[in-house]
Amino acid sequence: MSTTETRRGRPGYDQEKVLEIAVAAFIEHGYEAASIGVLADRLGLSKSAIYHHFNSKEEMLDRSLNTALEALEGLLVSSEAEGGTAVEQLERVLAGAVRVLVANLPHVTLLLRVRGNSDVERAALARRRAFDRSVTALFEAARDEGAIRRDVDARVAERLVFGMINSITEWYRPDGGEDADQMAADVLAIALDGLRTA
Amino acid sequence: MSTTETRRGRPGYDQEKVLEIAVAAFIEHGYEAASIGVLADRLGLSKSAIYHHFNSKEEMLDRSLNTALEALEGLLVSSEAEGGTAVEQLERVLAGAVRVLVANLPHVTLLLRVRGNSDVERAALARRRAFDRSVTALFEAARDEGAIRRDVDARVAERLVFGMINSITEWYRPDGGEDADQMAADVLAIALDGLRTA
DNA sequence: GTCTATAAAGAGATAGAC
DNA sequence: GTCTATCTCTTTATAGAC
Repeated sequence: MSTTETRRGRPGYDQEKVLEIAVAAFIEHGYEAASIGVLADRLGLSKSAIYHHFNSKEEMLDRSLNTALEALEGLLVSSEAEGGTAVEQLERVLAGAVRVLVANLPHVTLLLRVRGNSDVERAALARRRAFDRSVTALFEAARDEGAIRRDVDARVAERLVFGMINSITEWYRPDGGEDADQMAADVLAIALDGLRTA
Repeated sequence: MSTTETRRGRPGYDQEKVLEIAVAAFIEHGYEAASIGVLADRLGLSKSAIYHHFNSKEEMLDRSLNTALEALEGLLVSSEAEGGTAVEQLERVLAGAVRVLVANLPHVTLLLRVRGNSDVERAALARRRAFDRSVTALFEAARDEGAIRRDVDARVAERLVFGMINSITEWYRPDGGEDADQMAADVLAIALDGLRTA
């Protein structure tokens, strides 16, 4: 250490911490609007220092989207392994999706904002569509069991229910009053039984 | 003033048509990512020609967001004027929001993607929050009437139900099978009565 | 209403020092 | 792991001709 050192030690970031701060900036400003310069300011680094941790801005995005997608895809695998009726599996996937969303809030938030502007984004969208198709199949199976109503198309139901779940990223903050289990219970209450009193 | 029936030569856009194409590009690429150059390509114009119609890219955004917000705010006024119980007003507002969303799909889609990156965006967000607060008050009033369940917080219910409604912008296409009234019925069916069969 | 040309700023990314 | 300096490309926006 230098004897004339008046500033604190340099941050000494690792890749994970850089990604965390970058993703927060992507969410706050939008991926495009969050320039490398903005990331550098937030990290208290020069722009070029960021390129020590990632080869490109897009690599950060790719890493984040993969994290979210792996968590979501894992839900389908584990819920199928647990077995039960289709509606039971569906309930587990919906509640699980809420918990995955809360546990990986920044990555899932970023995933939900991707519009297919690049190969990385398009690949993520394709994986997300595959996930949605699998969940739609669960809605169809639950309908064929007679467990859920037939007058709402399964694809529409899946989109509306996941629209409800995904919208949690718009306002949920970890420090707030509601926890993930309460949120999951609320989602299942509305989606399956509705808000109306008997 | 009349639009000629057969336009020859250069496009000869008016402001409305420029805005329509610009908003479509904002949605497809994201507002930041959709550069004036991209808009010019889509319009078949030079970049500078766009500045004949709008003073800035942000003015286009402002115009679009205002259109969406006026339509939504109008819902509250007309539903209150019609009277009835709180739950009846709430049903009208929810169904109306679906119809407003479908009727103004591009503008509402853009509104829902705004994150507060500029004064224009922050002003739009403030108006949107005021709308949400008014709808939350309707949820509370319907709960106090005993019409909807008490075990889901009114703010959470409002956010989840509007999350469901707003998510329609993610996939609804005017040429598809579902029309606005069917969508509104599906939303009310799920939000109020739930998907589970009795 | 649209053009070409260009200004001025900011973007992503790289080189090489320490 | 971070720096300064710099490259090249793209961005929003303007000037002035037609």
